[in-house]
Amino acid sequence: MSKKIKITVDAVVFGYDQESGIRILLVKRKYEPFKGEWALPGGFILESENLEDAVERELYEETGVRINYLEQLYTFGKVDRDPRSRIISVAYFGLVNSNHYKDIRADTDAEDVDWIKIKDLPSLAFDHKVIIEKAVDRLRSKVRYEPIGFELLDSKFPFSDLEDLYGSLLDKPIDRRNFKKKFMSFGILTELNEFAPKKGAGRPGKLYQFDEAKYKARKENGLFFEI
Amino acid sequence: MSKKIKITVDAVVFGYDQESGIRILLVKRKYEPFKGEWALPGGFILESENLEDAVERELYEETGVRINYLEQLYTFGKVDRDPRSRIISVAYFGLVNSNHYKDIRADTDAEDVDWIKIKDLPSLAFDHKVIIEKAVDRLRSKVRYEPIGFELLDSKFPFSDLEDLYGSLLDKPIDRRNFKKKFMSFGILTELNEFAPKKGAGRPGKLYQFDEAKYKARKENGLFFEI
DNA sequence: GCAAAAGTGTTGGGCCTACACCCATGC
DNA sequence: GCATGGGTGTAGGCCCAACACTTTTGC
Repeated sequence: MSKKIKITVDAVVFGYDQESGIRILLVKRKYEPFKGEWALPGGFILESENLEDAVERELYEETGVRINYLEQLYTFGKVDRDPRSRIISVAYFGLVNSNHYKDIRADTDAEDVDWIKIKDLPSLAFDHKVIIEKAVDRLRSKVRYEPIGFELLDSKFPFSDLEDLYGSLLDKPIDRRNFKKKFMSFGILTELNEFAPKKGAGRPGKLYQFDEAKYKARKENGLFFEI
Repeated sequence: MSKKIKITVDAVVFGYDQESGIRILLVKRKYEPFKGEWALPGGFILESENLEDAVERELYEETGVRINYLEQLYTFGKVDRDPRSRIISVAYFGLVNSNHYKDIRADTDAEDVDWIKIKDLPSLAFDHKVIIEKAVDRLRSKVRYEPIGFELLDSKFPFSDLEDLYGSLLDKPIDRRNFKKKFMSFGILTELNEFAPKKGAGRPGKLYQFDEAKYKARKENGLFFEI
């Protein structure tokens, strides 16, 4: 029987900004095991709590972040993945607009909290490196067949932000004309009559907005989103 | 803390044959709760047992089936999914050649075991209906971008078996010429100089074999399998 | 010889890729 | 006026979908 087996949840939360690219929200552990090492936010689930609620609670407790997109990633259950005892972790994968959490501060349970570039990960507690690798794979593939990238951007964004995001996610240069043609052909973006705030030189870009209602409607009718 | 939370594994095992199409391996429960109802094979995991080992063990104990393809599907953890207590289930998704288990017999833990057509599912214990729906979705989409269908067929098969399988999985008629052209273009099938045993009228078909080594090699070189 | 299943090529259209110049703004 | 970033169209090739007749076998 599974009496002594415990369950945790862990969250791989992605953020994005132009300068740093894709980053992950990590906490520095305050307690043993792996005290002082970076780890994914997460923790034990309560007996009367759904898995998603546990993730959202732990995430908020440890980092102050409220997530806008969350999906289950994978369950990690190797016998020896935690030195304390048999602990199985249900990992989740989340997206937030990291501009809302620029100056993130450690809460009581963690020694430190920060956004860390995925190109630049430190060594991590437990099997969290493996979890992150899986999450990155998932993000990279999912973003190609579902329009989830918007969760990482402001709700109104210039088209170039989307280009940059996809370029950095897919890790290869994008043909701006083809990309725009294709993306617009899905008919899920609304072109606004507003312009991006000017930052330095260059022509200001028009702002766009993701229209989720339209996306859902087209999906019903067999739209294939694919980049 | 998660002291009182228990963990089970469940297996959605798919089989296939020409007459019945896609079927799932189910057991009729011998004990409460849901005594006498059909359910997925599965059960509690042992403290020193990896998740996959638990699935394989439970599956063998309850049905005598040894799986050849197994992957994790999803973890179901709604607070009230089990009337006994808080039980979280890690569901797996498996494929076997059901010809090897034509006359399957109930073992000690189950009242009955059988292959049930997915078009014809009875009511099921727990949230197993939801689990199966998720597994079916996964099978249908996965078979389009990874060559896993062979696990359901004999190791040597006439091309028409593959056609029929894909037709039944994707639930739409297949253009035989285009399908064959495309599939052969991946270069992962070996054409043998043997012919299928004759069953009734009709010209006997050549036998083919999946060449996993070739598949892996081509995958390294960026082969995109996609049907 | 007829019914059943296997084997086999070509063509047209649509989509994707490749590619370069002009425009609006800040300094 | 120059540097920076935004906006935009076309042509060629490739891939995919559509489509039907012949061959081999059992009865």
